[in-house]
Amino acid sequence: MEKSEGGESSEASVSAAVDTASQHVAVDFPAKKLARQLDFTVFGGQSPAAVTAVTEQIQPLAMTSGPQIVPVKLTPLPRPQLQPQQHMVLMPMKQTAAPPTHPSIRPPFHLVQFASIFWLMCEAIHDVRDDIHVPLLATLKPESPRARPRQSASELKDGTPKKQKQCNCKHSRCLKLYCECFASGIYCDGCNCNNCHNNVENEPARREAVEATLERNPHAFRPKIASSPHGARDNTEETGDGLVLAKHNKGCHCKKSGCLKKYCECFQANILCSENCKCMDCKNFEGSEERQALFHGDHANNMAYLQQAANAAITGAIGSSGYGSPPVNKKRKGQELFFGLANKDPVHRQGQLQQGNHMKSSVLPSLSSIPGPCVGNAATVGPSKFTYRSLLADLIQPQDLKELCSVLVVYSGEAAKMLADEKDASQKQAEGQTEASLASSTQERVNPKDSGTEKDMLDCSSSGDQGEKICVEESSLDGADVSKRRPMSPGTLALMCDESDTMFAASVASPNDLATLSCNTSSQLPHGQGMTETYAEQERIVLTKFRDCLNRLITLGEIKETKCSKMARGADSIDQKDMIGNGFTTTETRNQHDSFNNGVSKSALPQPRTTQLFSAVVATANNNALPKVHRPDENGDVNPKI
DNA sequence: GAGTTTGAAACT
DNA sequence: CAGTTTCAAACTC
Repeated sequence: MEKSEGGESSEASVSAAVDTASQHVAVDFPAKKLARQLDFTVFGGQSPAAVTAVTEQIQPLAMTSGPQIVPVKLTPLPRPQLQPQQHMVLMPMKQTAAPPTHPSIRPPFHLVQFASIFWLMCEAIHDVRDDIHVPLLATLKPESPRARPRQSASELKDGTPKKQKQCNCKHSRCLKLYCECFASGIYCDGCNCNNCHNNVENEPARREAVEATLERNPHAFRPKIASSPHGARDNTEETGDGLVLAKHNKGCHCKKSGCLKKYCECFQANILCSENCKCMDCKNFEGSEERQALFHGDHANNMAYLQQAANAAITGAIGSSGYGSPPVNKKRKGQELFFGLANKDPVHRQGQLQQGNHMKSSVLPSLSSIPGPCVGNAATVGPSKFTYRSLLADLIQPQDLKELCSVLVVYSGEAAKMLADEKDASQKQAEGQTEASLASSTQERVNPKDSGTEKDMLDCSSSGDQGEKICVEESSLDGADVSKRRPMSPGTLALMCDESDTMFAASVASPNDLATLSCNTSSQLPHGQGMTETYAEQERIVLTKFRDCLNRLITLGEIKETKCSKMARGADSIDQKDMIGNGFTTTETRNQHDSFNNGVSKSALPQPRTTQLFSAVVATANNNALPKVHRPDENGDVNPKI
């Protein structure tokens, strides 16, 4: 996706942008990204249908959804992550294994989808990960294989995944699992193989080979690295060593490599050996001195290794769960810290002792339940075991997304409130003195404290036809407090519906109120076109703010990209202060996150550029008022006046 | 780049 | 299922 063009109508551009994003989700983006970004189900049952369902769920927002609210709970995805492709070539029949969570319903815009799409868009901005394997796509569109088995370290010299690695098969005709291309479900393309049959011209033979392979092993094309049986994507979070907490489905059988060379599939995938492994003399366990020595060793070599690790992390041949191990120094601080060596050591010592039985099953389940990156131990100070990550990866944290959504909910609520007030005012004017009693009763619903602000907002409002705004018939809402509430769009209510915590309740309503709102959503719906206008306005606002955030994100990403490029060129001359000023450093990134999380209190302080990503939105939300400043944004677009 | 090592896949 | 062979990637020189 590209930056939106300046000067566009904000409403149109936002709608178009989101619409486009949705389309990308469904069509344009490589399937690999879909699988990775929009996987809301647990391991073992991904289906294209599920992705489609998600895509469909997005549409209502872009198109101003109708008034249907279905409080669907999907597994929250704090940070959309790489998920192994479950099935591939010639296995479409098995892809239907996992039906959508709620196949018969089409819930409106959902917070989780919002966050996921947000991430999708963030990554699409830079198109940074085009090398996640996509066997499914290769199956569906064999003429355009896009998946990537893995990349060599040399292909990652600049830290950016490059094109597909070529296999060098000589005797397998590229029709055996020996061939990485074949194993990844893609055609050979530009490979150095001999007598290759893994191509369109030999599709019959290829198909036959696939069938034969599946006959031998129905799971042959499944990724070798998987989340835990629990299906929690948490399991792919990294440990303090930047190690991904996934495990090899079959386990390795290494004998001589100590599982510390890339011969070892676990090591190559940047994961620890698990109870599935039958390796000998395994040193690939948490706390292993050899392993740590490897990570803490010579830095120059380390970088090469780290890039190999990145390579492994995104390798399609092995699986994709390895993705997403950030540098340790970028560990999120508020999360988890569950994994310490204290917990792990015994387990891995056991692994060291041996093989075939290490890491008993009691361990991984616990790992899988850990929601987030884990800090290892003091020893984790060093191991900057980088895997490939988006330049934007640390700019936005899961919590940010959550808060952003919350803020947008607040915006939406405020918009509805404002519109209702508008209606109040116009009604009052129209009905005149004879209708005074009715008008006053309506006005009583408005918090006097807010009147001034709302008046200002009205003055700034760009929604022209105020006369058509209608007053909300709050009588449809139950409960004593309901009378003070303003309508929220289906999308907003859906957001709130899924937001079980009370994170933003203080700004909008009490938890109970939220529940009431949610439960009465349907009863709000038949209020006529005035309500539709309100919904439209709410969604316009939400989308506009979301677009603003994305625009900032684009800018930040470009800045980081520029800096990274300079560094990659050995530009030691990069001005450290400049980097800091642009939020390039880890510290600043961290600060940004803190600032965002802490809301207005910090956003009011001088901030590095990155901290401004969402701060305006957050600050406004915390003030429980909509922004009044009407100014062009960074790319020339005009922000809504609200 | 050639040769060796390694472990997964394939085969028996 | 275990042992052996084949294979290609990883590694070494």
